[in-house]
Amino acid sequence: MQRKEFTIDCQLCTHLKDSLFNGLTPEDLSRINNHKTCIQYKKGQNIFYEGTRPTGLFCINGGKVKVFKSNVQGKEFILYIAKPGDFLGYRALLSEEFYGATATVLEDAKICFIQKENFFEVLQKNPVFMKKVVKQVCQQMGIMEERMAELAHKSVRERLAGSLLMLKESYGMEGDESVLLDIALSREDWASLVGTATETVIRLLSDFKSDELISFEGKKIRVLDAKRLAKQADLIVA
Amino acid sequence: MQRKEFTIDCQLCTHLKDSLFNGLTPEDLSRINNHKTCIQYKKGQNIFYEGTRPTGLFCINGGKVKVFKSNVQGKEFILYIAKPGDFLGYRALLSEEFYGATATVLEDAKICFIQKENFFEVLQKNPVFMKKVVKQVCQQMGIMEERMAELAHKSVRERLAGSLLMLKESYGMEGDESVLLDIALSREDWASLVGTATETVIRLLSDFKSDELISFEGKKIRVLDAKRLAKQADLIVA
DNA sequence: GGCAAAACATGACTTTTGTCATGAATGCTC
DNA sequence: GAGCATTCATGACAAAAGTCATGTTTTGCC
Repeated sequence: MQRKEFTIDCQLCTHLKDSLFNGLTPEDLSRINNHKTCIQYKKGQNIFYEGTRPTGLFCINGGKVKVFKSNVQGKEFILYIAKPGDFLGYRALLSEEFYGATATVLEDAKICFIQKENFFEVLQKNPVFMKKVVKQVCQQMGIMEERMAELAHKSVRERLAGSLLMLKESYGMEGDESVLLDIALSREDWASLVGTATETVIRLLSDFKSDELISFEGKKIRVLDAKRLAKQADLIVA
Repeated sequence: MQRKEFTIDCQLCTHLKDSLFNGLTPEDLSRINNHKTCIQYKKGQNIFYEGTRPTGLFCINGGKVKVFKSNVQGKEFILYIAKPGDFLGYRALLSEEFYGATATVLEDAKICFIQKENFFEVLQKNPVFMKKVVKQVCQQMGIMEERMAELAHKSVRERLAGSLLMLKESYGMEGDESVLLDIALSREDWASLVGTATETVIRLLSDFKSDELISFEGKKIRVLDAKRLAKQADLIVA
């Protein structure tokens, strides 16, 4: 598989405003810009592997990426789904550990790679950027704490409903009365995201469809009734 | 409940060497030291509450503390069990959010409180300290990712065995051939740690005891056979 | 030391979820 | 467009875990 490169100027990147690099001084940004490598990935390609040493930071310019851990049987658990503007691989970099997860492209992606030296240099000499990174990391941690508690306490049905609503926030394209989730996940990926078996996801999505909470649109899902879905996501509506 | 204060000099704190404050310049440490308040807590007292605004950082000098999230039915999920030398409440502080969890004393504790202004000042002017904090946070995140995957994929039996081994690392007192877990958790707390029902924990611990993997010593548990316990913690020993 | 309240324990039962088997639909490749 | 592989779907069943009820033991407290 040959690497297909592309070029883009960070200053002109559409996603700069959504990214942690937003607010960097022109010099810092151009340091990043001048030392990056940008590569196009096809669906199914891996960006990095669990257990390997990180050598830099990935910044997504286009496409979608899943970050997951696999157990011995090869069953995946999706930790994050990353989209343009997101950083990838910073946790292992900052903790100075090996990657704890694998990143695989869900939809053809354009991803920039920043050597860790350059990232660290900008981080070091730029306390404001550092502070933003720390804040982001800690927010992410809060999200993970919430998700852990849900894994511990909620039923699969509740979690699936919750995941639908979660993806609605990130990938929802508002229509009138309904929202199309602009991300094509296989049933298996849904199962990996929710932490359950594929068959269970299939059955529950059918349930939700029967109840007219969602509908299927090709490989994508349309959320028809977010309010009732939220009730499904919570406890037995106390 | 009246506050019972105590005094201690950070420089002389037994846990300094285990703590993130280790390596701080004498000036920075004395800034922390001179602005802290130290309070004694009894078992069962709360240190902070989910949903409230953090005003500083807690540093544990003695005792043990559980940090947990509660669901609507009041069921707890224990995120961390903190021990002397550990920081408490830094996540919410650094993410500038409300507390996402509640902290309750498990065993009578002595805890120092550092106003956030002082913590932030030391953090700001001390890049090395900042870097250590970031590293710690990201390591913690890695642990959480691992735990999430286990919640998603492992059975309760496996998770309970895993929790026993995990607490063995932090609270194990080596004997010959066996290790006493120097922490008294109720069955309910074990359930909150593993993410299951109290009855299930009771049954499984009995199983483990029957299988001579553990024994009960008052309110504490002795790990008799860590190796076989590790097999229980993993998949069906592939 | 005695009493009340927690904590621990156990049985019976239900529900949820996973697993396995099989088949239909869809997509991809030559 | 035929054929193969993958994904999606469904049924039947088993296993895991939760819930409820009840009883016992331990603990804390006056």
